[in-house]
Amino acid sequence: MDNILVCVAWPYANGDQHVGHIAGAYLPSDIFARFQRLKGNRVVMVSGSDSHGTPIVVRADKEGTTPRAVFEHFHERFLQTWQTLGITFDLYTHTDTENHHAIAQQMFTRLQENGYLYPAKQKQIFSVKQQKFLPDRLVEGTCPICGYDKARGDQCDTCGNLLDAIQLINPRNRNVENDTLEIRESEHYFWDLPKSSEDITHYLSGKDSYWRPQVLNFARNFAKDLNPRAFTRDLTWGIPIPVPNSEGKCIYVWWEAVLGYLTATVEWAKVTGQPEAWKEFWYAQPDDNRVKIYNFIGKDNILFHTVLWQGILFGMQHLVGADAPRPDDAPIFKQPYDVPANQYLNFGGQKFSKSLGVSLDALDLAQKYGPDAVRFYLTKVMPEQRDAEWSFDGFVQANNGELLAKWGNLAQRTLSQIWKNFGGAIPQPSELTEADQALIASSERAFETVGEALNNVRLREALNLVIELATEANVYIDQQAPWKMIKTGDEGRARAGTQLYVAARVIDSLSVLFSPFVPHLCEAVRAQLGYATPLFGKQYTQLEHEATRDHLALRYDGDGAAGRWQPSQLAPGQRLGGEPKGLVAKIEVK
RNA sequence: GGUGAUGUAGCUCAGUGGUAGAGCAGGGGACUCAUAAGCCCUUGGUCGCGUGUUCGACUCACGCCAUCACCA
Repeated sequence: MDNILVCVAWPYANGDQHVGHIAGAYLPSDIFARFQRLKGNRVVMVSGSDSHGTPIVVRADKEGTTPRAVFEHFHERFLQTWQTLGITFDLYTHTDTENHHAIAQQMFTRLQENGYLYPAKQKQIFSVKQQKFLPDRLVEGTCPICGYDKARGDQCDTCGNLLDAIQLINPRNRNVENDTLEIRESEHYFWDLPKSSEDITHYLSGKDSYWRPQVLNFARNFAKDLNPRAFTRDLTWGIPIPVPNSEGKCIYVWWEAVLGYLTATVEWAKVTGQPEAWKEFWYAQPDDNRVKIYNFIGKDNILFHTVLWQGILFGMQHLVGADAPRPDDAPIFKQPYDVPANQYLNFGGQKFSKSLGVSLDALDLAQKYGPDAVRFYLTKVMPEQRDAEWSFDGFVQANNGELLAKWGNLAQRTLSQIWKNFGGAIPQPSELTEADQALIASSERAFETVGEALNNVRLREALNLVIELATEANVYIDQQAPWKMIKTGDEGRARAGTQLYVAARVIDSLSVLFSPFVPHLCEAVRAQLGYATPLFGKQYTQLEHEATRDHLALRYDGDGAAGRWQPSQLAPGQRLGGEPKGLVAKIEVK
């Protein structure tokens, strides 16, 4: 049994999840995690809502509420989205927990102790009216490059150049009229990233055989020339640095957000009653290939997850007071094994119209058309190699023409013949013909080929291989035509029974092969086949208690999950779960 | 401006230094167990543009254009 830690990008709790987010990180990680569970591995999949940062404060100000209220609203929406779509996090938490705050402050302390942080003065825009330093994006002024007079402090929308707010000509406060802005010096901590240069380069050197080339090339090029980076910010909503007399200084949101992979694993260990279990992942020996950490992200996050996060882990070495399993002079934290970053799912050409039932909101779509319709199409167009395009027509086509026609209909046509002609029990086969054996052999081989693709995080390819098997099964049934055979006397009836047994056995296998992609449908097929136990466990939300505040988390209970990544062992005589019914809803377009 | 990627049939995508592939859509057919789903046959492409290397390039090199992301 391997230990697989599936880390998923932390969504910013400032808006709902659209299909692009789902196809980018959440669905691929869930497919992968479900597959690894079926393989019998110990899987922990973690993530949470990123609750800090300026945009949430801005939104709270605008809505006359608190940052906490804003992020908690979206956090709950996210929880609902994951549950509806069946994204099975072992723990989905957020960054406003005591656990996360405490470990983030430890991160600061550890980096400081190990000589990776140093203080330095930085010039910043200060608001006299608000008596605080302003984030770059809240400053507006004339672009020094193109002269556009409404450039933001972080970037000019007209010429596209990135800016520093102090470069702006005639800077203004975007939120406060007639404010007086001054350039003042603020002391901040900077991260000596170049110090980890060698470690990072060495880390990236062994990845050629399995990292996606676009990810590896990008990371290597950036790692060639590393610069120090700001580690703190003047923020009102964030995690204060553990330094006396430093009010208003917080850890730069990015660094504590990536730390969430570690803090969520620690929280998972705590809430599952095994507080030391996180060490079995994060303190595993570097050469222990039975422990693997994966980071599922979108392409905009590649830098942070292939270079910078590694730098933090190298710099921290281990947590404060945590008994380190190796000498202090060696890097201790286990580094990510793979970072299968996806490109973007775009929807530029799609007309957005609610009256036509066209939505890009993942929760909305899943509620309207069912989670598996969304999961199936998003896997078909998953942007693994390049940007892909969402299209509503494509979505309908995939559901009606493939999920329903090739997989749902395969189960339906087979099981209903068994129901009507064989008393609702899997028929006893007689001698298997060459065609029978060939199809069964294909279905058994699929566990190898599909499994290899899934293990290498080539999910589209994996799904296409499964669909190929379903097509092969449909061809088999058409060629064998059991509905004809059964009309040709006792021998014919026996032969038809064998054909339907073979088909049912392959459907049984397909219900496992398809299950990482469309789990809800596959559970339903298995119920029709007469199985009493589910493939997967259950999701539930739970209020987790800490000393000063509670937080709502999503959990996963794998007890009772009976799914195994192995070919069908369907027993003749097994009774079906009832009269077969169509399991995939057809999407009717007016 | 720099870096990394992407650009192949109407759509979604495979692919290889040697006469262009699949699925879907479109067209035709045989069947009828099945949510008119499934099966068989079939029409579609000067492989972004240009130059070079080569006996031969969609595949290699260089340049350009377009799109995306990141960094300055």
